[in-house]
Amino acid sequence: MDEGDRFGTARVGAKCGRWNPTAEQVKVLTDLFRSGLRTPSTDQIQTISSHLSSFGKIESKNVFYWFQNHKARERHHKKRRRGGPGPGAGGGEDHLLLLPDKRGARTRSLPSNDDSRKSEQEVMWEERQREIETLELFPLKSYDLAAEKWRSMRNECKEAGFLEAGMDPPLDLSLRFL
Amino acid sequence: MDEGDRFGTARVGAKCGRWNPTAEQVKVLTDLFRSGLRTPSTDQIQTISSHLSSFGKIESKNVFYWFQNHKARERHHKKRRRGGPGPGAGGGEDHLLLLPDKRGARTRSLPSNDDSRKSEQEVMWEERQREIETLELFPLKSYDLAAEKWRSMRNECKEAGFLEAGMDPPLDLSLRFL
DNA sequence: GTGCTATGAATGAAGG
DNA sequence: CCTTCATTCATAGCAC
Repeated sequence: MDEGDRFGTARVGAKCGRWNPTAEQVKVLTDLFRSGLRTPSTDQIQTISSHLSSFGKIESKNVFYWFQNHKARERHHKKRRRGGPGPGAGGGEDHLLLLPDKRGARTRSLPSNDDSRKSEQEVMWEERQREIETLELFPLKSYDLAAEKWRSMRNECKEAGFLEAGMDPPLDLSLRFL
Repeated sequence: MDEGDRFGTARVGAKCGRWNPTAEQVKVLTDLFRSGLRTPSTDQIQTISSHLSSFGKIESKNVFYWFQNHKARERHHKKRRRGGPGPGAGGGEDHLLLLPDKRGARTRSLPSNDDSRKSEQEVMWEERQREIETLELFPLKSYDLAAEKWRSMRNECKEAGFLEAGMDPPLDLSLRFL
């Protein structure tokens, strides 16, 4: 049951426990990211996950984490544009900037990666992509009352010094058991 | 090689700035959560925080955020579970995480379970934990008050449908102080 | 075998 | 409450 060899992506060590995205999955995700999609909503995550499942095992949370991480690292790397890790001395080999598929590039040469023609799923996906990109996000989050109630509670915490204060004034009540 | 974070209470990594709950703290909080506590009141937070301070450094806001995050994530995990239809790759076992504490019980797969980070202090806590768990979580003076509040709180939870049957194991800490 | 890098996963903290 | 950011842990993969 080699479910992962269909793409030559090598889910070599993808035993269980950690999602190992295939090259196709990474490509699509990266493409979406470059298209401007940074924080997909739950609905979008579902759609993306469903489509990517055609390329291999994947869960919604994987998509969620991928975007979270990618966005965070991208920003972090941009901020790190100077200084660097230091060991760059000698080798002119610097890491990557922007958002090249780090994983794909690192995966050797990908012997079978050179699909001149995209898979059917992939083509289908691109179409979907358009829709997703075009899709507008509707907050329509009107918790109204719930928010109000929460506000008051939160306010209590603030007044009590739980938040913002940094340190809670009423430290310990000598209630130590034992 | 910072083997010597002999601070005891906090585990590695918790340099500063961010609260790093100990295994015992997480245990208590998790138990409280499982017992039905969802959104503790201000005084509840204070009490819990005070008691948990015996295990290490902690602030009220930490407790506050912990419950908020835990609840939200619990919900999201359930929501996100519909990612992959389950390729049933060989075993077809889904790694559902629900509430996997990363701190103590993190040793899920750990081939060698090589817990070099486990200090002697931690072992001591585990023993203490027993006693503490047996004790009630609230001060004796608050018997009636805490009980009343908790009861009403639990009732709200039930109405909200959070105490869904089959979801939370039968654990009732409220009986500890009743 | 050891070390580093990239990255998936988790969670504390905060904003709205 | 819901969403998002920031920091950290743990692991896969490759280089030395």
